[in-house]
Amino acid sequence: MKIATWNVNSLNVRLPNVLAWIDQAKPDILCLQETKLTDDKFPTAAFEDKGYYVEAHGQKTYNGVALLSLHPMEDVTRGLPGDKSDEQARYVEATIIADDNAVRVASLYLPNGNPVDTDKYPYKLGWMTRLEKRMQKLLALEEALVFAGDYNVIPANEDVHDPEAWADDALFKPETRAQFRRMLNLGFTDSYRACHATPNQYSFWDYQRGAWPKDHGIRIDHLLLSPQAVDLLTGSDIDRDVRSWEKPSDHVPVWCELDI
DNA sequence: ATGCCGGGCGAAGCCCGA
Repeated sequence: MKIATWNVNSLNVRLPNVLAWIDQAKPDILCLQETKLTDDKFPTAAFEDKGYYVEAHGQKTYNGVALLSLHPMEDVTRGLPGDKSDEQARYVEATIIADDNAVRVASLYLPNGNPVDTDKYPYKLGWMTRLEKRMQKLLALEEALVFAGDYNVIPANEDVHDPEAWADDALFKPETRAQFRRMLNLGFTDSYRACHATPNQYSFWDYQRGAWPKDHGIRIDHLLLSPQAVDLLTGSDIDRDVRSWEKPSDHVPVWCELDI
């Protein structure tokens, strides 16, 4: 079972690329972020035509996440639990039923948090604390779990082309990385790092300043696996070539393969 | 190291992302 995550930066604009990538990569499950669409505008039929079930959780203009799955989905949770006043559409979670196996998958779009001297940064840290609580709660079920998405977290120096330039950024500040490590320390594994020790492998390149041709990127899109999911992990990779396509997103798909 | 890009909204120029 191939599970992928991709921040598409507007599904309206990116739909042709997403459909082309699906044809090529054939993911069983695709977690999308930054769809920027309300659920009534979601291009459900385009994915159903390819055999996917769709669970979207969107809003107008900003954010928006979705789960596409070739297998049926159950028990859908929309919105990250823990703050009923939070109206930002950044989280959707469902159980995917594949034959005799089940895996619970979340598609998440963690807040950026910049500028750090505004309320955006405490919102990010608060959101991370809520995510950690959610992970802890699901971990107790001892099931295969995959939390996939745009974490807006650079885990380590080897995941950014110029660590010093990013030192005070919300994506790389020590507090941000410490909070990310707390999630890993619950018992979760970064699928890409479990499969590759190679430094300087990125999932995002800014549209500006020639970041892509210079390979000035950051690795911020991750799949975090519970121990039961890691036991099934057979591979993980970043489809970096997609960044060179016509009208690309600034993020590329990241995926892992589970022996299910 | 920000807003040089790219997208949304809406029909110009501002807001936002990372």
